[in-house]
Amino acid sequence: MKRKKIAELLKTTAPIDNILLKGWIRTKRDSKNFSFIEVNDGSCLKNMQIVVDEIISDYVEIKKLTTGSAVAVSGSLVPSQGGGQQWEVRAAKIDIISIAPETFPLQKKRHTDEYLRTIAHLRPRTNKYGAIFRIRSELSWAVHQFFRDRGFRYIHTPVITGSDCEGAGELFRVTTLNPPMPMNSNGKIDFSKDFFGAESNLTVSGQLSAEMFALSLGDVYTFGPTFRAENSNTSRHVAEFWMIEPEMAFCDLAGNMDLGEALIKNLIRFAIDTCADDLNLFARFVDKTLEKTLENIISSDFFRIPYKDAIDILLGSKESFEFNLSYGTDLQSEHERYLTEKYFKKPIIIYDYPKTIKPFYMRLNDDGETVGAMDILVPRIGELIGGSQREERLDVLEKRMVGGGLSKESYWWYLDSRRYGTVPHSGFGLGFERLLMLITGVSNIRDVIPFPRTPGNIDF
RNA sequence: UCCCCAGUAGCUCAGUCGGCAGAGCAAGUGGCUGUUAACCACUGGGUCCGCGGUUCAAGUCCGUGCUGGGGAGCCA
Repeated sequence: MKRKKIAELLKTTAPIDNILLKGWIRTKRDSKNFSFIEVNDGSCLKNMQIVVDEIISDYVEIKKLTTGSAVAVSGSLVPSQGGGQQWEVRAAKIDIISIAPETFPLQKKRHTDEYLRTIAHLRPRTNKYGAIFRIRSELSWAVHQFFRDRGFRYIHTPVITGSDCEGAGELFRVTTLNPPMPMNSNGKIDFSKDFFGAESNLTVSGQLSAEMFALSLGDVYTFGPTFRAENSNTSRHVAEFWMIEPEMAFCDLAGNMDLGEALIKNLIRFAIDTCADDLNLFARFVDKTLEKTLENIISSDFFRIPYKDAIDILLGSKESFEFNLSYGTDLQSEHERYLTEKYFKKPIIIYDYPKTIKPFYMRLNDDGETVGAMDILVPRIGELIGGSQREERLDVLEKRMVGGGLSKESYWWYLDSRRYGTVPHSGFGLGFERLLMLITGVSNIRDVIPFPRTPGNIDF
């Protein structure tokens, strides 16, 4: 008999004889002559209630089953006589696949997220984490669907990159050298002896590679792991995370904003439509305002405001901020929160930042002072998207690089794209985990990624 | 990396002024004919985070280290 998944069985409209299901026991309630066993197989949030009568063979053994044990149940799917569920399985036979000893750390009660993080290998067996990772899977698929529907090509940019990246944070070095390290005459490590013959690192962004493909295939995107060796200890940072980076040829900053806003709204809509059961768990137990928050985001136009005007609002507000700000400084968390949570009460897009606080590749505006950058900020999370129109003019780009202390030689291939058939183009990066936090209301990024990597923590 | 808070049973926590180590849940045993985090009864369960100090006496006070959480910076 072919195994059926619980998600499939629960969709039925009529009883079914002779079904087989397999899963893990979440809880068991015994009476004298029969037992109720709740089985979950991971296919959906809901358990299947199994009714086991004492006349079944091996009932003595079945009574010993514990939370966490694995079973194969054959029987018939019938309307439930109890109130909590529509269907239940009347067991004809239960095969015990394995028994979890009483040391099984998950109990049939609520655990804290902090405790579950210490057993990250078992937490997907809980309702909440099962739901998170089903939603994560569905949304990953929706990302590809969104871009494919719009004619974007999916590019696999390298995970290992050459040394001189765009200076976005600390890098994880990739090496096959072992101590004692070979040294050159300057007393530095001699990377010419290393695997690639040069210093190499894990990528902090696929952007520069993606630009090359945007200037070939038109509209492209990457969606892959990204690594930052920053010693960040916050609920919004991990050392390994997944980033979505579209890059579009013949696209200006306004088009870039349009795509970012559409992507966020589309993915939220998708989650609401496709993951209703799982999402409902978060609306009930994690964030009571979740439904309203998500509806507000998809129904409102993101407010677009130049950096200068945002500063004016902050300077003119009666709010007392811990950090002073002025034209030319970057916004602090408290400023972002004030704007999105108190002033506008919806997502905003801040654009045209001073060139002094943004990287070399962002396009210089006609005022000579600002660049065509745009950040999409959302309530509670802060920066969800950071992007820009890219500098397509070779001479301007070279000047910006030199000004930023970067060597033109190591970016020869990047500059080539501006030498041969250069065109205006734009793109952005969206932190996938931060999007998941927004959609589920989960407040710690470590709880929306299977095995989080943070400073001092590489378990699992 | 900086600031703040916490660490007591398997889990979540209480522990008063420094004076016998506690509860709920879980687990184990028994009971119960439709349960819903089932229920009822009984039983077992402790390196009070580690190290050092003060004291007749430290879970409690002091110092220090470790771990976790919240916030900040950096950013997605």
